[in-house]
Amino acid sequence: MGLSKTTIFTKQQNEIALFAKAFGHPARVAILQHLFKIKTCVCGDLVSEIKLAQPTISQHLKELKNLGLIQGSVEGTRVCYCINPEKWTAMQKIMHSFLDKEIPQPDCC
Amino acid sequence: MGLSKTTIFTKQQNEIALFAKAFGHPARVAILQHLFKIKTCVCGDLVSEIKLAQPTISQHLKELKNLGLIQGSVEGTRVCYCINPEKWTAMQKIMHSFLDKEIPQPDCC
DNA sequence: TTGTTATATTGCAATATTACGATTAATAAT
DNA sequence: ATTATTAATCGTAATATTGCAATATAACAA
Repeated sequence: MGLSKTTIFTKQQNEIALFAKAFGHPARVAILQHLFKIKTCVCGDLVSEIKLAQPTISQHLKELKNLGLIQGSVEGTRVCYCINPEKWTAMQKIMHSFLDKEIPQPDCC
Repeated sequence: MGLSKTTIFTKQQNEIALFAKAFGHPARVAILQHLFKIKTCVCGDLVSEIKLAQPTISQHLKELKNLGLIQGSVEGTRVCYCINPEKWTAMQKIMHSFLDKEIPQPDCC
């Protein structure tokens, strides 16, 4: 299939999965880490920073932008990308609610 | 392609991506949430809890097990699954290091 | 205008993922 | 022994993802 049956899951479960999926590729992790490191928003820098072709980087950026985790603003021929602080904070809250639970001590395995 | 170029990324970036990928499907999120909720480890319960076919659940369980996030132990005809506390804690640390950074205030976008 | 630079889009090939029916393996129950 | 129960595996169809060459677009430069 290749198609996830999203309708049978809760909104929260789908939301977690969507964010996680965005982080599920090292290129997107690298892009985000670079945006965190360089306060000044960058763009073409990412292409030289990460050894992937320009269309590939552009594609990953698009995904992150569609999710809302990053923003881009045109500056002449360049496009300046940066983290969207509000969305990132919202995402953190959701991911923490999933990751930070009291871990039950297994009584079988 | 469909094949990620893992070699051009750091070990940490690949590690983050691997864990995130595991959470990138609502069924696996649901499985983990259920294991957190039900202290007592379950298995066939997951099949009735989540409306996916048994082989599909089994496949998702295998992925989580391969990553080490869950463990399974045979109990007669049943298999009892549970969270692997050590691995879960290690994963938390890694994901937090990625998610919980000081968010730079954008000066362009 | 013509060329240059920076990014996005398109189209496509290779591979991965999701889902499930059919089957298998292993134990339990009769 | 035979049958039922449970879970894993195999095989396969449908779809998604990754990566890039080629091309398009858009703004600036000469």
